[in-house]
Amino acid sequence: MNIYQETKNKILDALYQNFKNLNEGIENKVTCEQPKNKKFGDISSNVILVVSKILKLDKKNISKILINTLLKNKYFDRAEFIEPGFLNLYFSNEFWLNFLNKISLKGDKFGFSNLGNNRKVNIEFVSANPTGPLHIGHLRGAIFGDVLSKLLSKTGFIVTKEYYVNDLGTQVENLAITLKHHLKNYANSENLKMTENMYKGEYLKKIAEKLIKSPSFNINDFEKLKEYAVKNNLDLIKKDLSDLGVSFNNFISEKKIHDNGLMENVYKILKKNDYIYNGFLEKPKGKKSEKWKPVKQLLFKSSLHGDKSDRVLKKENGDWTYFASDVAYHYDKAIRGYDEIINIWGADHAGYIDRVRASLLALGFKNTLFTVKLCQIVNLIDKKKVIKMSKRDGNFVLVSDILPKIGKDVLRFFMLTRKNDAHLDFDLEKCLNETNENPSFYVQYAYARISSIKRIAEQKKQQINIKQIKTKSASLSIPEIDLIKSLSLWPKIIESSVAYREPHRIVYFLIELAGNFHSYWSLGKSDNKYKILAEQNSELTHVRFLILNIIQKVLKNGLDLLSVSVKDKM
RNA sequence: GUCCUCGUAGCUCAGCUGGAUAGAGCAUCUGCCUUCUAAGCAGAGGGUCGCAAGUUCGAAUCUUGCCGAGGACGCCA
Repeated sequence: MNIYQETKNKILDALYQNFKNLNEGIENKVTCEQPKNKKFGDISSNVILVVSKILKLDKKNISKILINTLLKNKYFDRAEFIEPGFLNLYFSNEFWLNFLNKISLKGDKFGFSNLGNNRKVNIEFVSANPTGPLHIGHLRGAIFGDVLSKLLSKTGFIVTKEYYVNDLGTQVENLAITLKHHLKNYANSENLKMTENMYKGEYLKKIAEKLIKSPSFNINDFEKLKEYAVKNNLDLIKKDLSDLGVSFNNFISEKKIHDNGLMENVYKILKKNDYIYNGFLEKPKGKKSEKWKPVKQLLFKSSLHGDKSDRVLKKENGDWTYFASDVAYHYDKAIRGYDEIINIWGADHAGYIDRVRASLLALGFKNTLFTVKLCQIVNLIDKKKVIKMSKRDGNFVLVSDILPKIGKDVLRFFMLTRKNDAHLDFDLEKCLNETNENPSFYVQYAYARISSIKRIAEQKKQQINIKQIKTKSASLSIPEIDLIKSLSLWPKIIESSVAYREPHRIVYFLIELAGNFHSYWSLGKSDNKYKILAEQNSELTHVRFLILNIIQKVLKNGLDLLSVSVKDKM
């Protein structure tokens, strides 16, 4: 269905028919694109430039031979050679009508091909610490990961969505300490002050309140308190996720990974593969590190696989480091047999990529693709000022604060209007007050307008025949061809979104497609010739409905990928 | 100090991994609702793509060096 790829294949065929000694790399060098400027045809290729360079032949000769072969295909109306070596191709109306029939037959599958070939992908995202509800710092990764997962699973990948729960270590200790503090206050009707290491935030008071009512509760069972705190915070997070429309297949517990002895397994393998030694690290640069003193410690040779330095596996007190834990977790993922492991991290974890990749290589998973997508920070802007969030004061804007005000659709759409690794300014005012500025409405409006014209046609009892059309008799004018051309990009957009793991491309395409439709719609306002319901000409109406129907489907399928709803009336 | 990301219109950002005259929204200005939804459309102005070299038929895109913004460089998670 990708006419750009198909045309490229035709060009390559024509080359192989006519020329010899073309080297292997040619398939990667020849491009086939829809040119920005219409005067360069429907499809433009750099083929002549590429071939003339390889064969050292005259460009005009090559183009003559090539054009001669290509024009034997009835779908090409004409082909032109233009300096410095482009081949511009023009399709016939018959081609476009035929293409229209084909994509119409594809229905909802149009654009979605089996790119993944059943490759198994594990995609881990959010993984916010279970110390409180989600705040807007988690928002972007959550939505990005969810949409990327959906995109991959719709294109032939077998996707597992995973959340890693850090339910081990000092933060969980502190969580339980905080809980105990609240419990004591309740029991003694006191109001003791919190200490520095405790978690601020009212939600922990509520959790304590709930716990005190439960019959089996024992304030001195610290392990139980930890468990209880983690579980309840995780419930808060799960509620936020479900309100956002984000779901997971697995919640993997760090504690369980340790309890199951995976850490020891990993240690043995690394030791056996000679990646472990006791040694000293250099003093870290840049930061004030007065506390630093050289200590002999258990190190992993991550520098053998591209990391800048070796990394510590065990703390001075004998506990495994967070990194060691992560190695075990990635080992756990890898032995589950994924072809690819995707992690979605905040940009502040960029320095982490090399060491985790190194650990997978050291553990022997050379064929497991390891991909990290970084999400840059979201700046929350209110009244033209960036709102600073501070962990110490427990001063966070929560997902549950803004979601009811803005709505899931607008929020999800907006979070994907930026490339994942670019900063994103999230302006509350704009999302709240000037909702019509929001592009999600623009796309939904296009959908609603098409629904509207369908309703009217029904009322008028005009046949909305969206079946096949005869390619010989039907006519097309330029605005209609332009719409079909827009649609022809859809498979390409999905392919590149998948290839680069960049769902924002879908969003930009939808906005563009909606825009092209809106233009077309408005054409009929000023010129009766372009009224969609052409009363005198049922065949023309037929073609138009065929096009609009596909546009509507693509808009719906695109918004579906984002889990944004469509409306028949707005 | 080292490393990573970014720098495109007044503002917020795309730019199909090297293609032809660099695009969109917002803001400013001008038109368009007795006619299929004006949450819309058409048009105007607005640019040394941070700066400078290099690579080549061709650079916003690749390389190097500066300048500027953010982040990372712990036995924290």
